[in-house]
Amino acid sequence: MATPPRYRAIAKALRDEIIAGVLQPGAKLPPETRLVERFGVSRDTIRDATKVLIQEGLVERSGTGRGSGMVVRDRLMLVFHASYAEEPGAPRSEADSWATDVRAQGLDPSQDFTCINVVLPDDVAMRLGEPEGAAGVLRRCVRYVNGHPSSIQDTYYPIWLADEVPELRQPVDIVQGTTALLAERGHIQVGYLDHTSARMPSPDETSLLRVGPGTPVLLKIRTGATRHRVVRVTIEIMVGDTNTVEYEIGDISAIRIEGEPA
Amino acid sequence: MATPPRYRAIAKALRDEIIAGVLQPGAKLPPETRLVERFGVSRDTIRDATKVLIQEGLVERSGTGRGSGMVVRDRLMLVFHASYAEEPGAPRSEADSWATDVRAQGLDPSQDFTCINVVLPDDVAMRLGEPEGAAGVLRRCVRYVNGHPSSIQDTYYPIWLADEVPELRQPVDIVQGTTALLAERGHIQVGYLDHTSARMPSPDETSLLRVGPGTPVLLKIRTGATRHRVVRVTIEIMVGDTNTVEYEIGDISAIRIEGEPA
DNA sequence: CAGTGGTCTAGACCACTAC
DNA sequence: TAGTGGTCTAGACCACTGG
Repeated sequence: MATPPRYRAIAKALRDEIIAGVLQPGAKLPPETRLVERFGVSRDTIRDATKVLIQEGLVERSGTGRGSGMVVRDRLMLVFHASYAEEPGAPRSEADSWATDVRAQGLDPSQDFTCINVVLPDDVAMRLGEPEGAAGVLRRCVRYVNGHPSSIQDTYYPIWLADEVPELRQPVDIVQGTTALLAERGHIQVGYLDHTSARMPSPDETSLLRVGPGTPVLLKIRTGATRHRVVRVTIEIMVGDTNTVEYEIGDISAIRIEGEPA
Repeated sequence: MATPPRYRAIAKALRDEIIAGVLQPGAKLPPETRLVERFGVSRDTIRDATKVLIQEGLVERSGTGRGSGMVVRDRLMLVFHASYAEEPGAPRSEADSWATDVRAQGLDPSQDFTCINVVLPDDVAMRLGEPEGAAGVLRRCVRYVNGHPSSIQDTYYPIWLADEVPELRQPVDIVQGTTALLAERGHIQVGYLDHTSARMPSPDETSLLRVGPGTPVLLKIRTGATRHRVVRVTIEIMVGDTNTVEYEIGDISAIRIEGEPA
């Protein structure tokens, strides 16, 4: 067993205190100067150690100036129900479904809509079956939980669909939901293909979602199709460690659904 | 616009080169000493800048000693089909399904099985409907792609099921698949509940999956039930930015399935 | 051996903000 | 104004490994 570098040993000591509950979620870590005394190393070494914990998502820096410090993170998990949010004939829009999910978990949802004309990104164009460089409409919905950004949802529609259903260009929530609106106009989505992955946020996403280092994003790309063709692609970017996507497959009547996953 | 700190400006300059394609995936970044000259800052500042890129998952340190360096990451995405991998009556086991998926993407799959008796983790016990502290059996499958660890799959069975189906304790692949085996013994799984989220890896996971900083893990927790009760919980931990989980919902016959998601 | 990154120090100056 | 973290420096020594 090689002796680990001091900063790793210090990170481990602090991590163990957090895991053991000596430092509870929300608790403040001692200031850097105190840790310098305690471990007998330079401040930079302490900072290297705390960076490890921040990168692991265990700790975050809170505030600035006097009274600021490092606190143990307290992560609340939000469950999003992916498999029935948009069932054809669902009694509510996807946005309503989300808001209902959030309220059911005792939190306060809100959202902002914007809408612009865009050139479709290549991967989106591919999924939509449109040529590269084709135009389209992007509806962006930024969702907040308790006033804090929680996810970005970008839905791309092909230009022919936006021409046919001009309401898609309105930068407001569509009351009955876009899925229901499209269904009314004869474009009934009957199938979805979802792709989920995770990565670190880009600088843009970092500022939009206001996440710090050590927080990955969870990506969900949904391709929605009618019986005849693909009509939209939705790219949802969530704060990865506070959002859970749930899928139900088959008959789950024997499974007690819990409010506390992951 | 406040002027950003130098290390961020340098990170941006290098990031822009990567995005613009000046530095292609697989290309080596200049050594730190060269970057010190180029940007006219101290080595620590260069290191702060490169740490940002590493944390973003754009760059990784490769090797050690002479000839080592920092290279632009080349991420290949692996698609895992979650919604039909275990369909009742599927012609192949889940492990085979995975291996087939990997081979179909031109890569070389392999896996290791281990099996131990455990005390069920609290969250697993809850999902299984067992009391806290109950015993169970853990089957762990570590999966490799081209010899590199790609995912850890931990499946927990309640003790009563392992007693009834003792093959579950064998630390080898079960030819027909555990799902098929259980079905043969009268425990036909008819429903699954999946929870997906992302977080940074723990130190254990970092060494098991051999991932560096800047790589999140993608978590998929599957609860499987027969018509009458929950029979297993599978926690799958994947390298987040090289794995995609795919779900098919409804009729997707109009969607051209691509081999290139995310 | 020469060049790479890995770790560590001791000090400096800054911006911010609760007290 | 005092205490917090944020940035930056100039130098040091180390382990590792390709040539």
